[in-house]
This record gives sequence, structure tokens and C-alpha cells, in this order.
Amino acid sequence: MPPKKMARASTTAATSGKDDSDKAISSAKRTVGWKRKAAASVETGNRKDSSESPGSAQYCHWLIKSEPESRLEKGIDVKFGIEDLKALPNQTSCWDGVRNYQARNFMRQMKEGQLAFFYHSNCKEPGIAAVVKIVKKAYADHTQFDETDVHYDATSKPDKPKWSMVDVQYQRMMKRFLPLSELKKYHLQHRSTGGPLKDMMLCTRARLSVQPLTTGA
DNA sequence: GCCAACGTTGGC
DNA sequence: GCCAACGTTGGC
Repeated sequence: MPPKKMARASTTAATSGKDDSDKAISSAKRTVGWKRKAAASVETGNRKDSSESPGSAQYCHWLIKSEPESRLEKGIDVKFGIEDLKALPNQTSCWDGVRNYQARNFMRQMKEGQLAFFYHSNCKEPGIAAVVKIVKKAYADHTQFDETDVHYDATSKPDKPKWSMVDVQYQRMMKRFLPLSELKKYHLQHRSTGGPLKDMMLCTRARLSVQPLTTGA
């Protein structure tokens, strides 16, 4: 994955739009699986279609992935789980290291105040662990210029940065951990019932580390 | 640790 | 612009 915090990918959905982000998420939590209408369904990117104008569907909830278990990449431990975020000053961190264009483009659409699910990937029990808030919109990822960084990109120049990052702040743990296995189950069900998670990117674009969620349906 | 899925690179 | 080779992600 990407970086230190890699941006791992996954996220959730939101719906409609507006403000209800928090509500949607809480209701999702409550039902655990976002089965509720307001809960989200993830959506992907079907940009274009729906309501928004071309090019930019506006999402309001996200899913970001990170690895909670130690793993060396070029000799550097890329571990960054929710506990690591909580331990930082202000429980806030930049989300650097995303090196996938689709994931980067989603980050650039994030707005301050929006919420994202914090997903644990590449670990014993993959799934959604917590909710974080976007506290700073996209800006240049400084690690792309750092030769000593795992995600150094020699093809990116300071006058024209290729990669972006946002800042996220811990909000709260999920009432209960939502394992991928369970999300997959809902995804499957919703595929036949047309439920909100029918297009959940976690299941349809498994490798994307930053994804939008929709309320779907 | 294996390996399928998928994204990126580069020759042509 | 096609596509094979290669690298990475991430579940299992």
C-alpha cells in the first residue's frame, strides 16, 4: 500500500448528500451493517451518472485503508493502525503515500469536515475499525520529494507535484468492528436486493485505498 | 507465504 | 495505441 499511512483503500458511502454524514454513519453503526437506508452503500465511482455534473460527483463519505500490522517496505515499517492515529498529537495525521491516481483523485474531492471510515487492511482481521474526519483538504504530499521515504517519486517535481494528501483526525471507534467478511455478505445480499451496498467499492475495487461511499441506492 | 487481481511501464 | 511483462495490493 501506499504509504505510511497508506492510503489504503476503502470507504464507504454516503448518500445524499448533504449533511448527513454523521447521521448516516451513526445509523450505519447502529445497524451495523449499514443496512439502513441512510446508511451507505458504497459506490463507486460511477461518476458521471447521477446527479452531478460531469466529472465530479460529490461524495460526502469516504473509506481509507491502512495497515495495522508491522510490515517492512524497503526496510521501513509501514504499520499505521487506528491506535497509531490516536496516539499522535491532536489525534491527527497527514495521509501521505497514496500513489494511485484514482485514490488521489478521490482525496482531492474530500472536503474539510467530511467523515471517513478507517479500514484495517492486510492483517489478521480486515475491516472497518473507526471513523475519522477530514480536517485539511488536499495539498502536496511532501513524501514524494523525500528520497529517503518509501514513497519517494523521482518523477515528481516540487513545482508540479503529482501526489496529494489530506489530514485526518480520529473521531471514534465503531461501536463494533465491522469485518470485511460481514461487509461482503451485505454486498452480496444487496446485489440481489438492490440495497445500498450493492456497489461497495471495497468489494468491487478491492485494491483501491481511498474510496467514496454512497448511500446508494 | 501464496497467489489472484489489477495497475503501471515500456517496447514495438 | 496495443499488449506483454512486471510490480503491488491485500485476502486468505
